[in-house]
Amino acid sequence: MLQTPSRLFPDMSSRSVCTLRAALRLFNEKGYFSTSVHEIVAEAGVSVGFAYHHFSDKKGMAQALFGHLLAGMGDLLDAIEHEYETAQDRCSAVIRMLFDLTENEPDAMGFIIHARHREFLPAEKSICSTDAFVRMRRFVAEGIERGEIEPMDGVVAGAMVYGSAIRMVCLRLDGLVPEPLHTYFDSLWQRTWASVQAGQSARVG
Amino acid sequence: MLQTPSRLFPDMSSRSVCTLRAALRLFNEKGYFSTSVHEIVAEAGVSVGFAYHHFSDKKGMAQALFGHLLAGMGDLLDAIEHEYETAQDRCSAVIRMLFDLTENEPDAMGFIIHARHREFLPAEKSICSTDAFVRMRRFVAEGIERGEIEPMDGVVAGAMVYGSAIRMVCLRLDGLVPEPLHTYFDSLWQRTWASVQAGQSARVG
DNA sequence: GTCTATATACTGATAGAC
DNA sequence: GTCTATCAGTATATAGAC
Repeated sequence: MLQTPSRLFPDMSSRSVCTLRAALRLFNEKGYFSTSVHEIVAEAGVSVGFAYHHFSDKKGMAQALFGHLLAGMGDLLDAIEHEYETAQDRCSAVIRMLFDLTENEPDAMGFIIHARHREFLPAEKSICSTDAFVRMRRFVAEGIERGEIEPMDGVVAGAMVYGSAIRMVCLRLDGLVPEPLHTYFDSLWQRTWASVQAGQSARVG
Repeated sequence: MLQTPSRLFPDMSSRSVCTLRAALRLFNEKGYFSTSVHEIVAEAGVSVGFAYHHFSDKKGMAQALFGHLLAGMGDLLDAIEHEYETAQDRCSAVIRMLFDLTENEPDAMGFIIHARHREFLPAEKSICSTDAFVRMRRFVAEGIERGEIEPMDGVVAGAMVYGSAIRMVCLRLDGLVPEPLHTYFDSLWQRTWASVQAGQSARVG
């Protein structure tokens, strides 16, 4: 029950939020199926009855968590869309946001990025089809429309812009990256943007 | 029991190989925990007794599968290392190999790429620490040493070279990429290589 | 609304015949 | 070596008291 508030879980006085956060930590540490509801309620400091009164079932907890985290990402994307105009600024802000989240809320990032939700939330769409990820790709598509980014297939453009950053996130979550991600941001983003920017293509043979 | 042979499972006359392949398909479709051994043996056309005689337990099946697939990737990397000399050729061959595997053995690729092995194989190292992935990154590191690739942090270099390709693989496995991956290879690799190649950096502002 | 104690269902693993 | 039938452990979900 002793949990500190954070950007994604500001209201830690609510016991259902505590329950969700306990579930998040345990899901990330041991996985959804290896975590029993008894462990979740023990870590959250609530009773089984409380949990089942507030959530339909264990799957319902995962669903609530999934929705909560994606809504949080949606808010962050709103802020980015509002603050920046160009694809270059927006995409780089998205990557900084992902890096920031990875450092400050690794459990949340882990749950979003590599939980195989289809295993326990078969009804849910794949994470990549999610509103948040679609919006991230739209930033890229708009960059192509406006001539900021070289014309190319949308799928390739999305992978070029976000692929290496997402790779860094995964490696960092797996403990294979020694320094905080922002250490690598400049080097990564400069090369990434140069590789898609209109009029800069260094065509080779 | 009616399964066709493939590059990774050439000997489909062996019933243990059939069992592994049935497990692979089901693990990929529904996840490790949502798949019971009864389902596996039913799909493979063998009995429970057979399975437990040949594998220590359910976890043992997953371990055998993991080892089998990684050994297969190791062989493919051997071939690449033997056939090509430069980092450029080797890395591009690796990506073509990943694309090829994704198209021809999507279950195997899915199991390798996004199964959270730590959930059911806690002893196993994370997929990214695996020999195969370490060798992939070594191709990049050697490219830096030889001056083929611009000097930069090894982690960044690895993410730049393989990140967008792995992203395409994930999106393709999730059904979000309409065409076979080789369709996108040229466009992707040309930009990717240009973004790390020594002496080609289009430094911006 | 919240709790404890309980039941039901399932699944991984084994025992023992052949 | 291979099979079938069975066991034992566990975890989700509920029932009913407060």
